[in-house]
Amino acid sequence: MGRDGKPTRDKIMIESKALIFENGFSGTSIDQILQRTGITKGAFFYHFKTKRALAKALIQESAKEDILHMNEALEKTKHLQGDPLERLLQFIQEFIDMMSGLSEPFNCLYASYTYEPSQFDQKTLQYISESMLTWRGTMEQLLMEVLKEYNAKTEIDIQSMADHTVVVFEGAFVVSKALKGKDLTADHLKHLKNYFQLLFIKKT
Amino acid sequence: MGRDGKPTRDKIMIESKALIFENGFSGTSIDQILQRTGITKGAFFYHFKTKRALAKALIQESAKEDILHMNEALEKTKHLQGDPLERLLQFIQEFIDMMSGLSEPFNCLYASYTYEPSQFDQKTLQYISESMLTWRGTMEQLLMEVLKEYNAKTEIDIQSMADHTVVVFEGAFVVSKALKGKDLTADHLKHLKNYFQLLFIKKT
DNA sequence: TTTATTAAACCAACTAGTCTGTTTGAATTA
DNA sequence: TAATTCAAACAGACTAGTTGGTTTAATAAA
Repeated sequence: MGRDGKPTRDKIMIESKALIFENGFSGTSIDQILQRTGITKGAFFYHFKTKRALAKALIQESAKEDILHMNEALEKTKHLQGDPLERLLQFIQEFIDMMSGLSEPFNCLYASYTYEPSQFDQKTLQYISESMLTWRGTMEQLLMEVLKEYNAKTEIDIQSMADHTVVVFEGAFVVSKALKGKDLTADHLKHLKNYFQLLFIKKT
Repeated sequence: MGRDGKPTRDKIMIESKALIFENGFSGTSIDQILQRTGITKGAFFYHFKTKRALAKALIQESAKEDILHMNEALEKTKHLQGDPLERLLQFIQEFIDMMSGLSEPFNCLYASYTYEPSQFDQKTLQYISESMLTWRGTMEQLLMEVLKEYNAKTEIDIQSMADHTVVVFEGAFVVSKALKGKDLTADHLKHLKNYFQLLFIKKT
């Protein structure tokens, strides 16, 4: 057995993710990655067959972590199943806690890739849409549970309401980055939570 | 009077905007623009000194139109000043009407540029942040008027609530594009409108 | 006759990716 | 224990093509 390549591979992924956040994927050259990591071209192409393969590995990892976080929050709120609205609100609260206090805008590759789609394989882009659809499914379920015991004060479309969570996440990422301040995601998730809180009223 | 260059310049701007939406800015080459417009390199560099100058012109135009639309909606709802909440809701409704029925995702350059910031001059990026801050200012004013006659059911931060509108816009653009369906912005603006509607209650 | 446009050659810097070889270190053998 | 083996991990020069941008001279419209 030769030496351990994992630290190198990890370094490539961490630094290239940061570079993509600054320059976009097309705007990030392999030479830049080499400079930032201090490794050589041989090492890079040993770990990733092509630049696109790196892109795929990065988004795969991101999506995996994203859904993992989602499921963790889902698990953490399982004890609140008795009151489905309380559970929904606490589910959002988990992410408010997670995102609050971030000094820098959250590095979201979803939006980054989405705005230069031709640079990636279809499968790479699918990780993004699948991830969003998983969020949609989870939120739909949580909302359906709520609607068993609560009425909505306004007529709502469940799917669009489910998607609204991802919309708030992604929008907050974009605005945080554009304004170059700290991450605002927690603040905007609070508005989403408020919305849910105000919208539903217990059935009599 | 020499010959009129406006049609050429317009064609460059229209086609390059479409290309940036597909490939990102870095991913869009000048040769691609030439191919798509059918003009030559000489003509391109006659109108734009550099590729970055094109980027600047594009975002300048987008921002100008954006703020113009905002002010038009503001003007259209002036007759509702008597009831500031009614006005705020109608202000949002104007954009719901504007965005509903779009078959393709709305081509928003703000997010596109934001995710490869190193490719642009600071002034170019400033058009984006200034535009967002103009939105913030307008929304803050509308909300302040509302708070004179209404109480908020939940304690809210006006600035973050003002920003929330831009967040919903940008988030809806990202999700629409990522899911490759039709534009979902109108749907999500409806949620924003619902939120405002539910949040405020007339002072006694 | 000023302004806009074509056409094509040209450049230096940069691009992703390849190639050939060298180093590493745990397991195998002596 | 010390020498040997071997595949995984890495080094770095090299290539073929692309990039944004320039130049120049002829030409087409207002």
